[in-house]
Amino acid sequence: MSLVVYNTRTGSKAPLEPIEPGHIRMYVCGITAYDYCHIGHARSALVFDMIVRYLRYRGYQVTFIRNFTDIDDKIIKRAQEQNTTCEELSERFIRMFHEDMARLGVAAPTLEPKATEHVGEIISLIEELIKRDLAYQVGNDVYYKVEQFADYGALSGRSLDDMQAGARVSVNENKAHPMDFALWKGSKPGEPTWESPWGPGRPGWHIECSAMSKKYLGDTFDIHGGGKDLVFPHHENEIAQSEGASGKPFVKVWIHHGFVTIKDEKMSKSLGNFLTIREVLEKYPAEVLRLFVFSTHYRNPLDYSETAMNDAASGLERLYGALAELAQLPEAGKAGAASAIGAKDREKLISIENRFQQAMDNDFNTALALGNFFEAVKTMNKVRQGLPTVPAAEDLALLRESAATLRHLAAILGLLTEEPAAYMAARKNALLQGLGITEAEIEALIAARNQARKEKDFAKADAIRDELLLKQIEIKDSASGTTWSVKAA
RNA sequence: GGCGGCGUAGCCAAGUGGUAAGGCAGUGGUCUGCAAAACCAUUAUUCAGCGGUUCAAAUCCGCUCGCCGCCUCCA
Repeated sequence: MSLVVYNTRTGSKAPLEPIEPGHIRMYVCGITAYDYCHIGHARSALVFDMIVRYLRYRGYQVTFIRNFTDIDDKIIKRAQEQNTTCEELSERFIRMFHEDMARLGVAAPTLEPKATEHVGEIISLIEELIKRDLAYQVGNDVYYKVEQFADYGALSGRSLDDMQAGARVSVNENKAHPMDFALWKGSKPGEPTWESPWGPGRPGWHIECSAMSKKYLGDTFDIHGGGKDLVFPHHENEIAQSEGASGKPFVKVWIHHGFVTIKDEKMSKSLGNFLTIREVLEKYPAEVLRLFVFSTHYRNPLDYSETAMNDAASGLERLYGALAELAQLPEAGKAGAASAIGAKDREKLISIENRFQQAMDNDFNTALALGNFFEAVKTMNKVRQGLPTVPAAEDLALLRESAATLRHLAAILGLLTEEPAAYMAARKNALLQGLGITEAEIEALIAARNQARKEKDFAKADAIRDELLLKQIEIKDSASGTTWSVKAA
């Protein structure tokens, strides 16, 4: 059974075959560091984090490069607005990005190169393109000669003619062809500047990724990823640059994820409908965001809403809740006792890992994998409930193994990484904030209610329960005592 | 205008030729003093609409409608 991945370039799925057996080399376009990251960036980070973890779980060595764009028009503009330098601004937001990633539990890439630290490589690459007649200098700028590259448009499935038909292509008189794009931009006064054969200037946007991927992964590597909006022009231009300069294929598989939308519209700064990662994490634990992100296939749009996040929170609690219950099972069972687990349930528990792999092998189908998790938990709950007072040792062992397997696999999605009891407690405390009642007050009311119950004063007991419910506190009586939880919003 | 994607229950969502996963919500039951949680059962004769291919279609083809994205910075 092999891992099958959808490739934007071919528009179809194919088995992943690394260039070097057992080793995947992957490059993902990171952020332009000029502002706080929004949940679209979070989706990108989370999706590729999941992909890297799954590839490693499948036994591949993974070299994962994710760059920072730290010089660009937006950075220059924002730095001027804030009366600071581009360097200070980009470094500040790279720091913020790292904070966000840490809170999301996103593992660090192998390397996180910055454009400004690779200007030498960029200049060499541009020189090579000029030598090959794929680029030309105009004043202090250098442009890529799009018509000279036969495959231009192959990734995004468009022809130069189609694109020229669009009215939105602005005409720059300096360019030989309207679609030619800048490799090097001569700098204006006050802008960050590097010396080059074409005079003082700075790199164009696309060239940095060609230069850095070449340096760290070689002329040809396995996977290149990013958001769908990067297909054109960014990745199209990268192909033109890299293949133009090396004469070799650039990337084997292109992976692009869908957008995060709000009310079915793409989040964007111009619409003002974006949410930052830190805003969302103020309201929800990181794992809730992860569950939300992975509940849809990575290539589909993902519509953010409070309802969706609350659903995800409920779902996550269901998973943690089941694990917390399992953890309370007695240590030792009766050795050699007959099993109380039916054949079908047993099969479900034993096949957890298998089904997970099957789902994930099909183009990282996390939505299906999560569905399997819920089914597994359903079975575990059912089996647990059906256990006799003194369960068979064998059954306890199977349940514990299943729970351990579930957590092991969920960790690939960055889920169920906390101690179940601790998660439930922390979530409870977080929800308790701002409800106007303390844990001690709740405990006192429960004690009073239990006293009333003992005295068969059910009217009073119910009154107390209603009072608690009014404050969003739900109580749960069981043989071992009364527990409580905060009702989800 | 060019290119691409999507439309599955109240909501979210998987399913790419073999007879509709899963989550959230709902209903009935077990349990409970009553509840809650959990479990059991149940909830789409049907996959935007129409037509076609096929023994067989949500899945393939054509057309129609609706929504979205890219073509300009963008995850």
